[in-house]
Amino acid sequence: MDRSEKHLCIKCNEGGNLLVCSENGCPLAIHEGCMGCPARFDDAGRFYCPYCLYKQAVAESRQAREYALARKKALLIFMDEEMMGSEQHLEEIKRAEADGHDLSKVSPANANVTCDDGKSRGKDETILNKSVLDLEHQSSSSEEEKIQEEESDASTSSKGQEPSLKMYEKEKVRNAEGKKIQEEEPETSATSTDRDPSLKMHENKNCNPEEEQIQEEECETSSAPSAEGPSPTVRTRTKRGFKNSDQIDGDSGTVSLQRKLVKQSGKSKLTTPTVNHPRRSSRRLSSALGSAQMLNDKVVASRSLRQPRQPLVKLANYTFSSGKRKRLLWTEEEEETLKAGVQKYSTDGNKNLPWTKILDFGQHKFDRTRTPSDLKDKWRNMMAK
DNA sequence: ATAGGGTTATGA
DNA sequence: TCATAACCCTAT
Repeated sequence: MDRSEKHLCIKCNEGGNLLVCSENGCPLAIHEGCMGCPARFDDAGRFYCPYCLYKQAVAESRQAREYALARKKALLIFMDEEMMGSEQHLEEIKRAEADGHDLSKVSPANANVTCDDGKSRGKDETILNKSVLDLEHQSSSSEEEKIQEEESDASTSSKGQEPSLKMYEKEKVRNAEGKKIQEEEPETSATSTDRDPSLKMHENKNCNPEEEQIQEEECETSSAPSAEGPSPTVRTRTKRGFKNSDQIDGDSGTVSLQRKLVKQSGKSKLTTPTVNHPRRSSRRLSSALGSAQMLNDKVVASRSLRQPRQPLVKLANYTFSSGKRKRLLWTEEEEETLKAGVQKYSTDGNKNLPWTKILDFGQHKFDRTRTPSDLKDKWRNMMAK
């Protein structure tokens, strides 16, 4: 415990039995009783002032963010088959690794944090003026706000924090000087609970891939062509590649289905700028992350026989949805059923046809993976002929 | 829930 | 390369 009689208390400006901050270069000295909050000591009994602890926390937060970004970058490269293995991108991964330091190396107690903006204060420097401290606290607060603004996705859960940081977090609650931090805390905890979708993706592995595979196979068999229908080979569906439709959103970290508009062939006729529209994003997300279970819940709720038809991509232990259903041609029986359904439910010139009802009407004839929208699209095609 | 425009896989 | 059909996305 660093107690000194050489200094004056930063609060009452008197000498006596003072605690001196052990952080390198920090001249803060204070009576334990003047703290206004419990004094904090590390395992070795060294005292650290709330200010230094806060600075450490901010530094660690930044480092955690850098680490998260670096990991995200590596994931991005990992997910893109075209990029995988190339010299250039191996370099990128290495750079990402170097940029984001391993969190395990970060320890608030030994983090290379000084009490100022990089310059170390001399031990003999005059006692910090309280107003100076306040100013610096403000600046570091705004610094943290900036970080928080930037990081909508940094997954710095308090779980992985070092004991001394946890200790400080508890202290924040009581610490009057840490009031601002306290206000920001809900956001921080929100980031850890309302987690980055890209992390949720990893939870996808518990979606019982085997069961999904079985369902998939069931779909295949259930959609066997009728006698007059197209040959089985025609009905064969191909799986679209993961890389074709899935991308990691660089900002949100979500696995998005943003279509690659810039086709290498330049074939794409329309260059609709794909804005990150909220609705689109959410749909992309559910589609991309779309564990069969998620889809199941949605579909089964409206129609018990409906099945998801989601091509799945297995990557190590994880199962991803490739985001787009496999192409399934319509059988003649389905077309006939569709005609019959439209005829039955047709009202005013085939406007606003109740596709859901029509789907229910022919639920034993339509493939179980058909959706009302599929019926609508098919009818449109048939009418176009 | 549906309509309608856009995207993409597929085969000629 | 192009037409087509299936599928996707978003506005209403």
